[in-house]
Amino acid sequence: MSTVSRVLSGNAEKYRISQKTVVRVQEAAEKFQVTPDPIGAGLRRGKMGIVGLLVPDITNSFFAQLARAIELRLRDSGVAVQLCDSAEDPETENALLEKMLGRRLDGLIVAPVGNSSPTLLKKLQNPTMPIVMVDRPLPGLDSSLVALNNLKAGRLAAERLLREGHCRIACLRGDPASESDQERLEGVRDALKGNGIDPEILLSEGTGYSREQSLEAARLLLTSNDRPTGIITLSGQGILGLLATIRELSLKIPHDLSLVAFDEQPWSPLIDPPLTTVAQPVSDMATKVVEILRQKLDTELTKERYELFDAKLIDRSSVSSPFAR
Amino acid sequence: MSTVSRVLSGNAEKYRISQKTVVRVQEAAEKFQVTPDPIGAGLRRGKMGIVGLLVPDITNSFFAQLARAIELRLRDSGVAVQLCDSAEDPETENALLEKMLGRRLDGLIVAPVGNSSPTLLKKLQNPTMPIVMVDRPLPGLDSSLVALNNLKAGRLAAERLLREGHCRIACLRGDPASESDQERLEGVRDALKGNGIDPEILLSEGTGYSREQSLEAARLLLTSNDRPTGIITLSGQGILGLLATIRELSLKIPHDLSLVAFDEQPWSPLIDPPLTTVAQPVSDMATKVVEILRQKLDTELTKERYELFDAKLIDRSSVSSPFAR
DNA sequence: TTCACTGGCGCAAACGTTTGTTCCCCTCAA
DNA sequence: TTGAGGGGAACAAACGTTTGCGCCAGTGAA
Repeated sequence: MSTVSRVLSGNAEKYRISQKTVVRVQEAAEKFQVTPDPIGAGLRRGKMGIVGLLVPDITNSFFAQLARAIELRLRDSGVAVQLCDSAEDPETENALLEKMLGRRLDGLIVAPVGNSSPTLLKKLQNPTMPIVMVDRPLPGLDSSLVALNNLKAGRLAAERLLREGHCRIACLRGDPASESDQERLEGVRDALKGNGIDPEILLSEGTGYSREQSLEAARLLLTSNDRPTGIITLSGQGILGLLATIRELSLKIPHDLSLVAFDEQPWSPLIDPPLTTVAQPVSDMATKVVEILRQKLDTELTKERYELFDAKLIDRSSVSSPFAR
Repeated sequence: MSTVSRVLSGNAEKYRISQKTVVRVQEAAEKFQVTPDPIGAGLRRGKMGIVGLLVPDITNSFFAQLARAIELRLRDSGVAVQLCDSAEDPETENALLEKMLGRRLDGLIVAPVGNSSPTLLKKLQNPTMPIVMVDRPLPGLDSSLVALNNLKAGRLAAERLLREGHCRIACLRGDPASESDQERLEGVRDALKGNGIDPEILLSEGTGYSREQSLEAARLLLTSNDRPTGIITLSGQGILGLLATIRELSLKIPHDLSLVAFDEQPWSPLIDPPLTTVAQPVSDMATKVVEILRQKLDTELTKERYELFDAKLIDRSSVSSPFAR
């Protein structure tokens, strides 16, 4: 019945339902445990109040925090979050996105894997729903983006090392195809140049996000002839493989090697020595993502927005002067 | 059109649609980019192919892994996962569950917070959808459960310490109201008794899951007059506060103190010294959860199933003999 | 030639909500 | 007393799918 709908969906006074009827309906609903069926409403409205969240790895502390914050904020708008994990795999990401686009979601929040498949780009080109990218952009795609100012962040990390006098600085990369990886690297190069150091001496070793891959890359880096005096891990997961390798080779941090790690982790202060990290303002970023998405959800057309956040250096004890040895 | 529906939903041969028509429909669908609307289908079927996943903290590596594995497996059945994070808060959990029950989901996977509110119990008593509990049971609720054999796991941890000759063993608890916490503690007690040690000397300090709370509890434990020689952290997050406190007090592990930590983490081997941990078979547990849920989804009635998994001790270097000092 | 059978397809109802429109009745004014 | 006006509630269509049922045509047998 229409009156029931108007009462139960809270539009009682908008349609000027009498107080008496409102009470009567509410009592009846209470009595028979009747709650409005969101699927019916969804059909009518054309949307179910669900946004998709596609992350490359929910196991990665950064994305977990992001997911948590996003879900929390979206919840307030009565919007639910459908989680998908692409496992850092472009194929999976592709398939997942296909599914999500078909599911008539209200919107999509996508943190793409490093080297997304080109077909992904095509799919997102003319989206049927609002999309916000997080963490990494998709090169060539004009869609709203919330990310770290990776260039600045790269500089920040490098400058910490440069300040101590390091000049053989290496980067442990995540995925070289990843846009954010490249930008962070560019930032490091900038900083080197700015200090009059030839950025060419910068070693960098590509790796994937898997443990094995980062182990392999770390080993290459640490056993090279002129081992770097300082390493920056450009991706959150890289530090795992690096630390394992450091332990394997019995290197002393920061005596033998200084470390700056991207992404603050709950355990960063508990490593020996406590890690100097580059932290992302995850919570603020989540807030911004939701803000943009809500804007897109409300008003039909908004021009795309690009929001870059500044990283923060958390200075602990994994960096020292290279001359001390 | 009905024929279109039959073709597009893959029931072509079931309804004996001619090959010619099938091709024709598919081509047209391809041409106009027509995809079936899941909301309409959902309305008809009464379900949207979404199961809710309620975890206390997606930031906790265990739940992140669980979520990832569950989503992956459910995906194969064409079922999506709606994520909710109760932030270890009974009130939030309660509200969230209310919402999820109203959302006409296909099913619910719930990892309850330690001390769930009693009203939660009532709500789950006569569920309108299949429910599977994970990780922790809800005392008094007769619902399928996938969890660790916490009693055995507690024994396992304690026995590792007992083997080295420890007899002043303390436990850093998560939430004392949590069923799993209690069982693990009981397991530790069992092991002590089995070795002829008065379980009363077992110190245990309650704490919450927050960083501050576990710090506080750890401090109490470590500054007591007769400091324990071995500590077991009963909850995954506890080790964070404990390690911070250990560092603060400049205690040497395992010389001054032996450690067994519940829940293997990616960084467990990277701590100094590498942590001896009790690992849960997360992947197997996720598989079982999905298996049970699918059974419930398919056949109308199944009696509740209770599946307990055995923990595995990962022996590293945070445990040594207490006599060495 | 006609009847029966069946393969193949469309009709129409139903799922539960939302919302524009209609309709009824009461009140107030002329 | 009658007409106009308006407040309050019900009617009905639409969202897109699924599916039982009916219908039509074509084929084979009598």
